[in-house]
Amino acid sequence: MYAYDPQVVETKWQENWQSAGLYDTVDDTADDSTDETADDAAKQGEKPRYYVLEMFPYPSGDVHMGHVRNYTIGDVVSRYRRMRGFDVLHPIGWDSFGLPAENAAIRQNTSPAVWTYTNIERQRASLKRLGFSYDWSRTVITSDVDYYRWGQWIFLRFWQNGLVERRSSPVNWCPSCATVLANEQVVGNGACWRCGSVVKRRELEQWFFKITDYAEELLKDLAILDDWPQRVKQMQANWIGKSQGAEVIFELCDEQGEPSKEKITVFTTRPDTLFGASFFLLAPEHPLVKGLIAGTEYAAAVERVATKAANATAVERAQGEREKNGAFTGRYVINPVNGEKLPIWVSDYVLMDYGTGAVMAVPSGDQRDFEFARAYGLPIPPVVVAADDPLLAALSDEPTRVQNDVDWPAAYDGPGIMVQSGEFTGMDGGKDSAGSQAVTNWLEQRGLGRATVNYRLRDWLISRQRYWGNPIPAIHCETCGIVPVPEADLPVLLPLDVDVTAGKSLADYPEFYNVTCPQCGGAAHRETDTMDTFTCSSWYFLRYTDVHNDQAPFGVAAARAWMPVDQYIGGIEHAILHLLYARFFTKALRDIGLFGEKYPADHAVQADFANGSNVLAGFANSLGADSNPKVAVTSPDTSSFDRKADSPADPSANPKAALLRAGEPFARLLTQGMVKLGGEVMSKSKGNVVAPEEVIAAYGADALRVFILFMAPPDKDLEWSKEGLEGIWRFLNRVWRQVFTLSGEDMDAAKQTEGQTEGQTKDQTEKLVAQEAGTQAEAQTATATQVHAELTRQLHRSGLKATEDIERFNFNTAISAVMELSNSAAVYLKLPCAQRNVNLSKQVAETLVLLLAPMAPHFAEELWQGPLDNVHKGSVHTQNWPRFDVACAQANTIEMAVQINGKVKARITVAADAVDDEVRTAALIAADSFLAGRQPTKVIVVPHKLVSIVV
RNA sequence: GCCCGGGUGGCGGAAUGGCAGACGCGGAGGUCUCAAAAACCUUUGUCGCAAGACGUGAGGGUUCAAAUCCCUCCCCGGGCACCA
Repeated sequence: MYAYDPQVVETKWQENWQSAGLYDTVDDTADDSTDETADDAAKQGEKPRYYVLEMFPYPSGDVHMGHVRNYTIGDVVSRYRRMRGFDVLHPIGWDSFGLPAENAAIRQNTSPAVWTYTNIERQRASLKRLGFSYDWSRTVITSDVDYYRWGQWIFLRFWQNGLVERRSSPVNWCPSCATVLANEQVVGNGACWRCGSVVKRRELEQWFFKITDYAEELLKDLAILDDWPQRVKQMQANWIGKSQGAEVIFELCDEQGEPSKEKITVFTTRPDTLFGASFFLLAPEHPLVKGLIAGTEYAAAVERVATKAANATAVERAQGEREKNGAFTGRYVINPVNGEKLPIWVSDYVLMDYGTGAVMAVPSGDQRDFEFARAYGLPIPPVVVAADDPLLAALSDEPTRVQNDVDWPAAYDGPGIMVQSGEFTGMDGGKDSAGSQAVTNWLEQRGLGRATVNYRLRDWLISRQRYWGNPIPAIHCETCGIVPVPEADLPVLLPLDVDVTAGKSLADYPEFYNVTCPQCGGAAHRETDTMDTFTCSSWYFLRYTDVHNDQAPFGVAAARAWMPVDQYIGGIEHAILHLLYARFFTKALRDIGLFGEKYPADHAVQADFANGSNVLAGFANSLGADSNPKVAVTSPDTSSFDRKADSPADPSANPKAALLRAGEPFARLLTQGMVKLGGEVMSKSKGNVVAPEEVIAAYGADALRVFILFMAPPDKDLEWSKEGLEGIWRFLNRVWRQVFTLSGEDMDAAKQTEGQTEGQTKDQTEKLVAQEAGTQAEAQTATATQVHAELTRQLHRSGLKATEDIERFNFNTAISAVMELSNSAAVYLKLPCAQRNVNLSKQVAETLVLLLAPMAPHFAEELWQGPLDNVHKGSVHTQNWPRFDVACAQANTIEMAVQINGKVKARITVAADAVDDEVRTAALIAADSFLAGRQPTKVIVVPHKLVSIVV
């Protein structure tokens, strides 16, 4: 036997696997365009496919423990699936555009490209050193032209299909990153997700992806993601924030109540409270405000409120007392249900970017309106009263409307009875109540409103005022407005020599900036904004299926063969950001037709894609004809592009195909927990980082991998423990020695063990043979037989448990099952050599190695091809996963607990196949002394577990 | 405020309603050794000399049986939040 030296073993097999191309994906997708299930594939004698993917890294420096954890989990799944007979796609790449590269380049006086690609090479080496089974021929690097050109292509297709808008709106601006941010990238109380600076609101013209068109589908399809964590689905649902309610149209009027034909629509979730409206509110930024107050005595006060709101940061608006500032505009609207005249106020608690920026205020039913009414002395008429509220009886006798003289401490927004509500009085009120429905119907019949739905989800702001990103393929022409870059002119190359250290930007590079308009041929300039890096990561999983395609982002056959990803693994921090964007992209790409005819047919996409860039040219013309191209760059007709269509749910179809048809990219999602030290997330700034390289140098990659899998379930946070790592190191070394001994490769050691432990064996197994009579020699033989039987059972028990646990991603308990087998083997190895069974020894050794192969790949390979002498069978990683037998895992006799009134009082040993009656009899005999003559009223036998006696 | 998770020995963590604490770490004692390391063996929830009693955040409930299901709370973590 030679000692376990991970450095030698690991480098040796890494080189071997690489040169053998062990992990290259079997590429048989070219002529395959049908949906298939594992069963179909099996029938055709082909292997079923399995696509396992981990969120690709940002090349921000060295590989850290979070990466190690993420990629180890993926690697176990990948290797296990291969051994289960799947063709596995397991790729890796880099999400390599983005701001950190620019900041680092400035700091280190280099270029973002150099910094990025240097880091990629470093990380690539680290990932290889960890022995991950990636198909390195399928690497995707998002800053490579071969990749980002297709990002531009997709951008144009989105544009063509009405999913791109350029418009002016209030946006989030990070002063430190000097760029705008998407809503999803503002975290906590208005902080930039990257640098943590306080984000400012600014009115800017920017590029958006119309993710809101998919709000309903993104929400609804969460229901079919059975294998996503509830938490992630909940977070997405919260973020999308659907509210059911009604739009109500209010008409402006003068002081005498004369209508003026001008209308303002509000959104409400409580149409049942319409009779309780006592004033009307506009957001300070509302476009109507200026007109309403122009030249009036109210203008100054209103403008003060507006200025104060505009200057407040998101943090200020979210924190503090939430004091509500407001001012009367001097104007009124008419309440459509009762003709009442309501004063229009402006207040900062009304948000311009939710609903319509206008609100009907019902102070008795809404706490915010209530506080505002109190502060400004406005009426608070009751409208929905709780059934047990004494006010209800009082109001029913009241002939005229009650106002402020009802002194409530707070608004009431629960279910109740409608009062003072004309023909609706007495109906059930509350959210989604009959009263709500009735009022909505009433409004609809008269054209005064309609049932509608509102979402909190905002359109995705994708433009960034930064250099290191995918250039937005658009051209600004003074005559034609904003024109798409013709498809034939793609890619728009990002110049690599922009000197960010000198503060230069794309606008400073004439060869990039100055172009001729593709439409009129006149002088024009390129858009200098680049796309949010999240656009790059929104479809990379599709590119992996067909990395080398130079005709399209990916082929239909490849996508349909592999997608959706069977198992996606990554951090919870992307629960909303990346995971929502990727779902949106996949749905949009489906509707655009990139998954083939069958898919868009379900979703009624009518766009003509036969002529590629011609369509785009025509589209560009239509843009040029627009009188105000800077605002309306959106396709005029999106009605044919029906994204609200139901996801077709054919229950007979295989789930994978159904998910792809629904435009869902990830069938199963695992969000792994964080790696912590001292209860804190490892981070350079906290100085509590354990570098993977150092651990590998001391213990090897396999020990690190097994440790990380063993210390916690994958979805929970993991506390780093030097002692725990050493425990795993001991475990691997023990298995190493055991395999050598078991395989007969180490006769010296075997003899040594024999000589050394003969005495101990006797002690150790005395318990097992307590009931056996006879001479010492006989006892030892009997013990040996029992040890063999126990080891055999443990082998099957461990095998079954490990298999089940890997399937369920309980890697920690899978490893403990292997430890139990090793513990049993240790007992067995105490038997003198002559009392061991060669076949059993070999079987146990091979099982230990095969079960550990996905987790400790190099370790397993060395033992497989070394002491186990299985070179002729090829790599351990191409072996079939061993089969185990439930019957073999079971002992002939089992011990059962006997409970009396719920307490365990005795134990019985019965045959494993004993029928209930036999067990019952045995239990009653064993319990006799505890029963003390009492008669059992009930005896419950739980087979193989216990007997419960009730007296 | 609303919505999700979670709370089990000294620690990480196990337990389709069926013997709580698998497995590992740590601790204690031992074997081997001149000694140490490594390895191996025994032991290790709490209280108790013991018999035994108690024990999964707290309190109730359902059940022959509850860490697990139900109700009322407490604490920790996370998401959303002046969203009409």
